[in-house]
Amino acid sequence: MRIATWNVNSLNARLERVLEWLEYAQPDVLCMQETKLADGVFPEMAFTAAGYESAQHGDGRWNGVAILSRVGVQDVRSGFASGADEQGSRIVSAVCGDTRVYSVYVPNGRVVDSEFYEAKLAWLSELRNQLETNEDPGSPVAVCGDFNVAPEDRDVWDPAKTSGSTHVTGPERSALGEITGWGLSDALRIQYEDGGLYSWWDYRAGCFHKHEGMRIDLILLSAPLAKRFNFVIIDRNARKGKLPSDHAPVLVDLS
DNA sequence: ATGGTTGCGAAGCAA
Repeated sequence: MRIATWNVNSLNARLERVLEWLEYAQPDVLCMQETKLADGVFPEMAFTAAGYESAQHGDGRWNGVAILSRVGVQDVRSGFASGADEQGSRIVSAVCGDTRVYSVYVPNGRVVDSEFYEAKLAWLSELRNQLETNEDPGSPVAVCGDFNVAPEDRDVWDPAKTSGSTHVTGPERSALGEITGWGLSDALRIQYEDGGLYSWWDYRAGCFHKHEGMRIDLILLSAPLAKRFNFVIIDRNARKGKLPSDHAPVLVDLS
């Protein structure tokens, strides 16, 4: 089974690229973030025609998350089970095949110590709570998405330049550590120790071509899934060419 | 060079 995640930065703007990517990457499940679509206008039929069922949670202008699956979509849950304010369509999950799959879009945080930064930390804490109270780390669980946190310095192009700004601070990394500490493995780190493997590059100033990026899009696997690990890729080709998202898809292949 | 780009939606905000 192949599970992928991709912040598409508007599904309206990216639909053709997503359909093209499904065709050549052949994921069984694709988690998307920043669809920026309300529930009523999600292009469900385009994905049905490509062989995928969908679950989607969106308000329209901002955020929005979705899951596409060709191995079934059951028991869709939008938002946090606790009913906590999730600040706008940032989490959806469904059972795809034998796996509970989450698509998450963690708040950006904007500026350290701002109310947005505090909200980001609170959201990450709520995600940990969601897993603790609703899932079992001994069963197949995949938490996929744009975490807006680079787990370590090797996940950042220039730790000195970015030090002290959002995505790399201690509290953000600790909050992410609480989530993986529940019982999840960062899929990319099962296979690669390398630095310089990024999933997001700013549109501006030619950052992609200068390899100035961060690895903030993660696939986190519970132990039963990690045991089935075959390989992981970050598809940089999807960040090239005509009208790319500023994020590349991450894909993990499991037995 | 204190910059740069994209998306949404129709000016400015968010990323």
